Amino acid sequence: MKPSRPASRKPKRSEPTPPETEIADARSIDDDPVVQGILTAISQKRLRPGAKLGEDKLAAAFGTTRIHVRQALAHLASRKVVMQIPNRGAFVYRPSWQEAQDIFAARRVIEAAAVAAAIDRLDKAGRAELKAHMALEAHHDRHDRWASLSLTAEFHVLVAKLAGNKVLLDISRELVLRTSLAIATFEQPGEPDCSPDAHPDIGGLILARDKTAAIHAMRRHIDEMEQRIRPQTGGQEVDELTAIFKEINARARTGT
Amino acid sequence: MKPSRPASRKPKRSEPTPPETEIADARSIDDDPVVQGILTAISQKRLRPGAKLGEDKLAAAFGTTRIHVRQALAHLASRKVVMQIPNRGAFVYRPSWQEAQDIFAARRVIEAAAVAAAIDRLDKAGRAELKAHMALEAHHDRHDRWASLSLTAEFHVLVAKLAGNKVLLDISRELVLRTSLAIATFEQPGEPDCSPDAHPDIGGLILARDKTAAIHAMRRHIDEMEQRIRPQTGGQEVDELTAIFKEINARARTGT
DNA sequence: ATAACTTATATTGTGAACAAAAAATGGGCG
DNA sequence: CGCCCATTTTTTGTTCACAATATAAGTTAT
Repeated sequence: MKPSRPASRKPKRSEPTPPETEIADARSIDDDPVVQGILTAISQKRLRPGAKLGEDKLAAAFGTTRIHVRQALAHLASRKVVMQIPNRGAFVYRPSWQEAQDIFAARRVIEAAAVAAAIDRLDKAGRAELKAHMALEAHHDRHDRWASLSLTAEFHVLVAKLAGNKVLLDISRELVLRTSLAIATFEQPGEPDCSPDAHPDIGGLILARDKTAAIHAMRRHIDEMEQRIRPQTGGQEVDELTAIFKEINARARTGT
Repeated sequence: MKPSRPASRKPKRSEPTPPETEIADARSIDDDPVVQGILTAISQKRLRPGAKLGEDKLAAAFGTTRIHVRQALAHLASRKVVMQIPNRGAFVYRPSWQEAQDIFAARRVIEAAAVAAAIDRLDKAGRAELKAHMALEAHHDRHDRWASLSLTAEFHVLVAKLAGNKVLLDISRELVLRTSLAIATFEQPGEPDCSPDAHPDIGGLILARDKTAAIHAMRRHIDEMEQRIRPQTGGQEVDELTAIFKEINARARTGT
């Protein structure tokens, strides 16, 4: 008798849980078409902060069921991309002014480190990838506003990817997306997210392996993005005020 | 007739969606007792990586319904604290060796920045909070292993809180938790997560506002944590091998 | 005519039952 | 005696229907 199984310990079911069997499975929810659709719609600013995301409408739009949409919305809510209010529904997340500043500050820290790591481990493949993206950004159709927005966001993600740290890459992706929401919330309308000439500068400095200059350029670039937003822009102010008064009246009526 | 409403534009329902009404609502799912329970159980290492999280069992344990547990597990999965495998269930996340290293690298970057920011904006309240925590950690019952683990993790979260950036705070919280999973996966059993004397050092340097020394100490402290784990520990190796063979045979049978 | 109240409608949230897949058990064969 | 295969049981995933809540429209009184 081998000692492999202690034999008579439990009368039924040798073990309640077989703990280790996860070898190479696990499909992520990020691959979900609903999640991807909402994500790209937000990063391309087709969905503005505060927009309502009705479950039935999304289910019809994506040709899927409501429960599936629900899961996608819950996932996006846990990543602070949508905001769920009980019994009211899901809305595109609208960061506060303080939160917007925190996002930029976090990006300064993380992307500076990403630039440094990217320069340290820059190899032929990474160099080629970076050059390819810079060429794409230089020659793309500037009238296609949606493609522009995707490309400029992708640059920052690419730098994080070159840093070779999947954890930092995920964090950067999240922060880039939330930056898009912050800018959409507080921008004066019409301006692009990134100044058009900053990316070639930064990319060139990375290719030249000039670490201090590249880090400096990246920090400055994020500063420029941040300085483009203002605490409260006019048009939304009035709308919010009417909403506030509406809310106040409703609360006063019910005695809150 | 006032021009306040364009009158006859839609026969029913003036607008399909009232976009901006979120004033101060929105309850987060992080406050959910199931989420909190699993989180603290993991940070206290009562739940080891790879442990099965059955929906019925959790629902019975927390006295709630399966739907609720499902939502909580989905949220934890999107934070990479649990791993969901289709048709198999949810398990406590087990990071790969590479991912564990990435987590430590990310913490070096983020917590160094947190130390710097904490020193910059240190005020009387923050000083008191830090001293209070250090006193707690110095005098707590060292035989209560669960309290020890919670306290040592809380120190790093506290430093991030003193940095005054909610975004970085959330990221730090997540990384501290995932560090706990990484250590639990690759440690040789029995050792604590943090060396016991590092926190007083770092805290003292923060109180002294010695920025470069504090950052250096924090980086070194994280290095020490990282050096305590090893790529593959013995006991699990065999179990994983048997699981691998089992998996291979099963696949071969079905013709994959 | 405005404001508060009442009714109606749409949307979200939840519970139970059903279907599908995987794991475990037991039997049969080499 | 060990391995492979069919059956049973457990567990996950989904659908349906209903209940609860908030919003919008309609009504009445001041």
